[in-house]
Amino acid sequence: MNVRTLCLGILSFAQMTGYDIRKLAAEGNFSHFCEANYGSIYPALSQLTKDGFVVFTDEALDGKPPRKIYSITEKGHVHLFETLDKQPGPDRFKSEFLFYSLFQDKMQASDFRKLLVRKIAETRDTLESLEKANDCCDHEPSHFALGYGVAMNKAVLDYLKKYLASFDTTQKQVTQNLSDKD
Amino acid sequence: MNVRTLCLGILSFAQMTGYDIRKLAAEGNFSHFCEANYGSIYPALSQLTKDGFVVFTDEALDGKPPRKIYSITEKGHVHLFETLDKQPGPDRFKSEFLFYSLFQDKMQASDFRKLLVRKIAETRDTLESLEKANDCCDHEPSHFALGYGVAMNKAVLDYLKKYLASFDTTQKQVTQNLSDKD
DNA sequence: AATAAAATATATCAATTTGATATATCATCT
DNA sequence: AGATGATATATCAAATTGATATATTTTATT
Repeated sequence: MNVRTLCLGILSFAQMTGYDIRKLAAEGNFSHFCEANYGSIYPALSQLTKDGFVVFTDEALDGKPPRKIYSITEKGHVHLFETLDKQPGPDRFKSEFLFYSLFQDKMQASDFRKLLVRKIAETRDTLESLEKANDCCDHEPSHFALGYGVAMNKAVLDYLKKYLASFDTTQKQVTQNLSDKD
Repeated sequence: MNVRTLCLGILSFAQMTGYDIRKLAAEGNFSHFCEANYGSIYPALSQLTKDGFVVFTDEALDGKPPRKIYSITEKGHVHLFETLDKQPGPDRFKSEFLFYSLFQDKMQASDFRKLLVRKIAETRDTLESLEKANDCCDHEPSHFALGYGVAMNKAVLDYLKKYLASFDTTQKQVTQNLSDKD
């Protein structure tokens, strides 16, 4: 699925600017499942306009800065649902943190611990934001997606907390063993 | 983190060909945290060679097809650990399936159900492959990463199974209500 | 034994996407 | 009045994806 489909899908819920789409796709409730930047969103909107899948009203009144509010057309709707008829591709998960973790035995224990603690905080924040979004949102299908994220992040948080605890226990033992040798 | 670092990291565990790296990064135990294609791996290996971070032995004996076995150099090791000293970027999760799910009320119920069932099977497969890898693998840090994937996929599988059950209950009620009207 | 299919292996390339930056206005705080 | 941050569009080099081409070796099928 490409950014064009992403934009078309988001615009099927409400008309908005490219800036708004980016906010949803990079910071908002959508951001935990799909991402996109200005560099792909604006070209995508241009292409969608060319194809007649979206139209925009150019709100450049009184010398105000241009502000293009995009909305999906009937043709766009048809195209969107044609796309959604195809099989969705597999989930993609990329974690630089997990890659780093492969080298934990080659790092200082305290450095890896910092990574763990930071990741726990990060996961907690994500979880909180997803739960908040889930409470506020009254769009039924969004609940499913948000709940998916909540379930995933809860599991991860739990896993990380347990690992941190066992990590600290091990470190204590290492320190103990070292002092035993003295 | 870019594909160069990914390759360097993988090569720090064992020498191998670009083909092997791609297998690890797209199909193997690494694939659930990072991905890469030939199109990025081969250029990355060229650059790493130019930089002196890896070397390769060109095994093209007896008119056999060329086979470049890459290994990391001391300089490469130093560079890798300099890179790992920086903060890891955030996890990235992209799910076309979840995007599709936002439109579940605009699909035929049976179509969305198919998506759910397929996703459950897919998750089960991933989980199985991660658990198998975890059993076979005796590299301690890999256990952490694999366990992370297992925890995540277990939570997702559980969530999907529950949702499917409630979905079927709801559908039954809808059918019931429809026949009540007759 | 012959042949078909699948795996191994390198390589390239157009299309897409990222990540960063430039520009300018508007809103809010000090 | 000035500073900071949010709103908003746009562009571009660099990185990555996804697909394809090529050729050999291994495995499975008939």
